[in-house]
Amino acid sequence: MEFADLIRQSKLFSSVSPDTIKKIMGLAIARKYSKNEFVTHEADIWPYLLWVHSGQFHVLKESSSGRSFVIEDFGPGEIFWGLALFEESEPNPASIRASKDGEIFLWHKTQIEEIIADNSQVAWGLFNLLAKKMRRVGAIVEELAFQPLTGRLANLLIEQLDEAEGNVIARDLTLDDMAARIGTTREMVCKILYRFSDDEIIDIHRTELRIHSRQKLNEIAGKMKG
Amino acid sequence: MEFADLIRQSKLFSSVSPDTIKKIMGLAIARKYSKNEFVTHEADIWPYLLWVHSGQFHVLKESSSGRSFVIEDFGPGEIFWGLALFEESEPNPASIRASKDGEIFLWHKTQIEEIIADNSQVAWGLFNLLAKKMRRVGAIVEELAFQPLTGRLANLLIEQLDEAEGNVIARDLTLDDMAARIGTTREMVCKILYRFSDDEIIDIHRTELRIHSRQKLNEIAGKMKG
DNA sequence: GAAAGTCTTTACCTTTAGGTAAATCGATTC
DNA sequence: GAATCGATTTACCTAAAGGTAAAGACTTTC
Repeated sequence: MEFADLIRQSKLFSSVSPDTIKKIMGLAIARKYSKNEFVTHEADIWPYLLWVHSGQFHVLKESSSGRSFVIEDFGPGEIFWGLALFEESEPNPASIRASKDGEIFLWHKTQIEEIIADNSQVAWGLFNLLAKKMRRVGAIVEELAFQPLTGRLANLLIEQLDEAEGNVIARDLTLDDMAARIGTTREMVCKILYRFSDDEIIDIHRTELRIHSRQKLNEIAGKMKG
Repeated sequence: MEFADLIRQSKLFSSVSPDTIKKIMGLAIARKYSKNEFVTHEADIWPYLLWVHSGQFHVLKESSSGRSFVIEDFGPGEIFWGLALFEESEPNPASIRASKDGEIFLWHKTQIEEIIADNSQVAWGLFNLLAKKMRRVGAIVEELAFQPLTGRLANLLIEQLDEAEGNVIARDLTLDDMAARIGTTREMVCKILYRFSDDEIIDIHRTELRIHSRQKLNEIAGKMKG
């Protein structure tokens, strides 16, 4: 069974006995989501552990004035959770939304707390995942607190470049998507991209962005010691 | 022994057996810090659990251009930790600094991981603390991403007011301190405070701030649904 | 292939935030 | 009480970010 293999391979459950794996699998709740459908909303109390089978999901905050801020992305094989898994009756600090059609498996707090308590390696795995999230969110705070918009956009382009091949970024994010990742509006993203283009740092095409000088992007992103 | 009582009373260790408490206490490393001294720096690998005996401490980020951003404050009886407690060889996402003279007790990862693994209630207590930090940092992201400076300052005043009695905030934070909590400069804080004063929301005195309209502060802080 | 819808781009203007520098004020030191 | 130091305040200027509106480009639908 494919799902069992994947769960067994996942870092979190790798130390768990086959019997327990079977038990865990039996308890999983499968859910399908279409693009832009919400898995859970910011104010919900949502004590679940989540494993992504397919698709792509966003963790995001939404402002009352309609802006959104994407904190992170996760996809197949990755694990996520509601903070209510660890606290009684506390609402989510952010929403989770499908950014592509996909399927996930869920476990409710009551179904897994015993497994976590009995398998200290699973607990340590969770500590590790929580620590990674903390690190991620800490990096976001640092960017928002210290970096001007131009630097944050440069950073985003560098990240995208690292995931791509060569010096070309496919434009699979809309300006709105980019804006939601750096905390601004599509218009600002557009203006700054063209400023980069004027400075011959990038070339803007309909379907891709070609990076001429990663070096200059790094400088703008303030990666240089100063 | 005073320390033992306090540890026993702390939420995290309340479920642990007296013998184990004794063992934990024996392993504690005591450290004294003077005001503004650093407990650990942002780039350190610091796998410790920390319990505050006295004084006050800040968690903060520093920018290369010399600005700082205070993420949170903690004091006597509170517990903190380095993320390296849960991850191998990862540097701190922030520094810890004494904001008043004080004393703390430390445990190194190697001294307590066994205790955590053997006492699932301790593990759940730590999950709970981690979740609370996550919530706190999430709230900061939300402020930085969506709220203009004026709203962030209004928020800070409201928080201070909640900790104070009556409608008066003692000025024990300098403008620099306030600036570091909302991610700006002392000059901006000063200007905005006087804007609030012009709008008759607050009265500025040398030693205190008197709040005339918490209601208006709430509106500025965007606490109204909109 | 026309129409509607979404995404991108640009122009123009306003507001917000920041930088610099100097004046002021109060507390501490000598 | 003069000198010094740190913190606060203000004036003046610049830069960054945002809002609105409209035009243009491309896709999808019918």
